[in-house]
Amino acid sequence: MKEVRVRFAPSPTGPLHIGGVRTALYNYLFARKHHGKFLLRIEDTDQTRFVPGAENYIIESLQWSGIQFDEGVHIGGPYAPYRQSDRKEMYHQYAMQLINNETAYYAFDTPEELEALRKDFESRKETFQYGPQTRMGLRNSLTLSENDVKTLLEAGEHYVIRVRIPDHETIVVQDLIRGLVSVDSHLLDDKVLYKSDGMPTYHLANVVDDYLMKISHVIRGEEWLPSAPLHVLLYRYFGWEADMPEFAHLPLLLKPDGNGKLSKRDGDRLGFPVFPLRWTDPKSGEVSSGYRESGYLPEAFINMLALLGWNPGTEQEILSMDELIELFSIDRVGKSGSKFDPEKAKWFNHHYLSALPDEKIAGLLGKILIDKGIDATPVLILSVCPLIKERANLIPDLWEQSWFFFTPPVSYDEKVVQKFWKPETPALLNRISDLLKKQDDFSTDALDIAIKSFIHDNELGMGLVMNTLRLVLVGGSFGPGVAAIISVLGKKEAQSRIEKAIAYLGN
RNA sequence: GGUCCGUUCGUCUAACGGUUAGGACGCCAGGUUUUCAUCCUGGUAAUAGGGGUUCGAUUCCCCUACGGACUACCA
Repeated sequence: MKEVRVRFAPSPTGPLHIGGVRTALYNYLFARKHHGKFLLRIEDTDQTRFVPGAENYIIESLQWSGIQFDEGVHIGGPYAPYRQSDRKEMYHQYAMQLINNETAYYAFDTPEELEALRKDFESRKETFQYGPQTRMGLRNSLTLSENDVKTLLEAGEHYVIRVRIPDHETIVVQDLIRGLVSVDSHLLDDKVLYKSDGMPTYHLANVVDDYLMKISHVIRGEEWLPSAPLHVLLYRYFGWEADMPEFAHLPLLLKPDGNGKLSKRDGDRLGFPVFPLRWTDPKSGEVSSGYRESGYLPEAFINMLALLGWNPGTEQEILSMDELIELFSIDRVGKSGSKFDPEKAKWFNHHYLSALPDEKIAGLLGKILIDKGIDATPVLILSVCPLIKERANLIPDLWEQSWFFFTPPVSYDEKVVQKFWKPETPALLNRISDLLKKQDDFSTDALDIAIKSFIHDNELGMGLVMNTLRLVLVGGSFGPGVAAIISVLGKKEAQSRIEKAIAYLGN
């Protein structure tokens, strides 16, 4: 196989959604698997759709995800520039090459004229197509005399360059995922290749750039499948068939409920992020949530995404980036769209969170504490981590599960109070406080033994004592084991909380 | 409307002519547990429909239905 070179080529028209991240991921995995190169090319040939910040967003998202590029708009490379607007000058000559070999032509029809034609056709329940059937009745270099064309061009008349689709020809696209896809050329239309603003359209730019950048495989979304025959035709018209990349059209990511492809709105509607990072729309100010800010680990995010449309063929589901690279294969990419499942995303995150070493968890929790303005010693933070990491799905859960280690409860759950707070409770708690006072070994195990033997010796109910203790320590019926809580809190704090509860709840 | 692509438990998917159609998430039940989780065990649940081909179809072919993408001087 020739050197593998693949690209991710987004358009900077807004935030990249998770479908785009998955496309980038599969390209990345493919490149690494085959020891090839992976590059980032920005396809910004539509100046009217430019959104400030979108390009940076794309770069930052992929960086966070752990998807790395070898070449690209942000790091340069031997085929720079990697932003199509910076390559503007070079497309014209390629368009001219097609004009010269008569596989493309100038068209002078105005957008208004074409719009009128479309309306007209529509009123007759037909669809207007600028193509073999209609092109001879329109204003272009096929119908105008050579002189007229020359005059128009010299007069600076607006024009576009359109590809000349053959009349009746079967065009075959070999797709790595779908096999042979063939289409009759008369169904294609004479797509614009070069716009009147001097920019190429996607069709021209992607073919020219893929050729110039020696792209070996085009791995992109299924929405491109219908125009793939046009791209194949362009390679032929340019005489680049021998260097044509192989194509793989990825199935779509579908919304979790109902049908249709996942859209920006679904996230807000169903309460999960569709974007890797939080995005604030520069125009409307509208904010869309991101995986990073919602508390997902990039490893979990990537693992989940990788399995949406691909699987290794084994029953292993937890896969690191290195394992994904090792196992990835285009043959195992499915053909049908995948509905995104937010529940499974959480499950992945829970798994990765629990597997993290305590030091890492401490780092995550430490950041939350700083944000909350809570001052806690590293030792305290670290000792809390093993107790809570298996109880958290998302990073913010770390706080939900541990706040009482850092700040005493200010209220007590009424239901629990009703159930366990009896007239004799203060006396009982005082005896436990005495017990703690005499206790030197404050390890969880020692405390557990001490409390349990106290319960046993006094013939008390396990549930009663433990739940009452829990209530006064954390304010309700939640949290890790009571002995573990006391161990982390320490003698002074535990006793103080007992006193406070007695004072607050009284008799 | 036209073209193209697709269709296995609710969801992600395995099985590339012969399996009691497997796994995971979710859900339900049981166990562990001082609470809530975690964890462990078990259960629930699928080949869209109809025709072929074949000794035998989830698997190959056709039709139907359903879904999706595309159909711009957008990508």
